[in-house]
Amino acid sequence: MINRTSALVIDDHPLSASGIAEFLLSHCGFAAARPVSDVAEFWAALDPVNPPSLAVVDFWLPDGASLGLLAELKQRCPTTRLLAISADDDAAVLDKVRLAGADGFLHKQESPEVFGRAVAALLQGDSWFYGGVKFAGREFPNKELPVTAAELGLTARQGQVLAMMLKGLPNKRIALNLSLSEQTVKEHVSGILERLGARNRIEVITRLRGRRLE
Amino acid sequence: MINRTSALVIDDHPLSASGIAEFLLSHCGFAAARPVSDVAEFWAALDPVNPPSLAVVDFWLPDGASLGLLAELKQRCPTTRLLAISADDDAAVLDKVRLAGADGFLHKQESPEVFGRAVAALLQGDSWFYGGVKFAGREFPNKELPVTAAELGLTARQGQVLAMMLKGLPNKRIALNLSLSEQTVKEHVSGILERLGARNRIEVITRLRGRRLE
DNA sequence: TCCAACACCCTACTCCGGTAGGGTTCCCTG
DNA sequence: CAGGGAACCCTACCGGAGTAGGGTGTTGGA
Repeated sequence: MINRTSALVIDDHPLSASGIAEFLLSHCGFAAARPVSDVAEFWAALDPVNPPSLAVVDFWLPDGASLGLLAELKQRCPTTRLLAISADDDAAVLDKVRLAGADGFLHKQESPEVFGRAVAALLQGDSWFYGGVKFAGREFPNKELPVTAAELGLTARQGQVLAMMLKGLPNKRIALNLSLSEQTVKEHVSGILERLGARNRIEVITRLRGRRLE
Repeated sequence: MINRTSALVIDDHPLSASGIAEFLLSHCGFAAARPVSDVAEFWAALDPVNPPSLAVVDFWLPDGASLGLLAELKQRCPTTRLLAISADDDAAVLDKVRLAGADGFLHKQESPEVFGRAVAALLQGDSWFYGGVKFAGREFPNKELPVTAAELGLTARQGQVLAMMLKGLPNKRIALNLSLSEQTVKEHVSGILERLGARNRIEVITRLRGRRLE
């Protein structure tokens, strides 16, 4: 016999977990919603005889534990619906959680209304993933830290070249894109390297990893 | 006259925001805590005549609005204490929010106890940042998506080489690190490129951006 | 007016990245 | 035992990356 009205919420941000649990209680008709913030606590809170009807799992648990947790939970409690959530905007996350056995996935920044609809869908036996077009067409905010050319002490032109360098374009294509000679691009690249104290473009790319230009 | 017991919480994850607001009410002695999820709503909720004693600001607001918000809020309500929070683990975030005028910064995955202490410190006029050693010594979970060599169809050796490639090391240093000839490293690099369908190491680096090996 | 900074172009050179085509050893599996 | 694959090494070669050292034209400030 399945307990249709209990839920487990795991998120390493305790406040986030309790916020979600609170929402399940107040807006989704759950009789019980237990927030936990680490994997050990999760398994301790899980009653295999009377499994929860829903588990909400944050993707970004320490050590990437979420995928293993999803897979194991799917085996141990096949009747429990699994909703993965993430603050992230990488499409690869969606594939990963789906493969790991999640029944649904959504972003934390979704409105409570969407969250509620996803939960309802899962409880009805449906799955909830962003479909192909919908997912591709969705505009995800770019979470890379923005940096301006001026901030790096670069000229505007050098900034344009740097942006293409960071995309991995070779000098020849940068030259074509900017309608320059390859040699002029090299000049700008040399200027950038000197300014940033890097030995080659690869150092620039690895050093500015996680940053976005302009 | 400052209202010492009201707070504003802005986070683009509504459930997260209300979770934090709830916590401020139940555990930090606040009489009012308003959760909002976008910038417009934030300014609408702000009463300049009777400013809140605390504002909790998520760093990852859409369009990087948080820094501007912090700076403007600091000007408009200099008595309001500003606590920036982030799910991120980049040290650059800390510098940015401090420069923007935040009085404190902490990670969302902190326990409620730490969160409460930070709030108390801010209300007393102290600031709350991870200090130099404490910050450097702190172990931040790496949030890059882990990928195994096997997952990419690579041999163990190729995996080791790839890991160093992603750090930006040239072939010569990879050879030294692994006690190999530079030529053997090139063999492995060629194998990796073929396997991943890349033309050169730069394509590999840019393509695997945001991933971590093993 | 002169000079500095920027953007643009050139030739010529060195060094590193990557490929091609040879080879040896070890280990595992049919 | 034969075969294949992985790891290791070599020489030789090509092309891109980056430097050195020349040059032109424009702009804007001392």
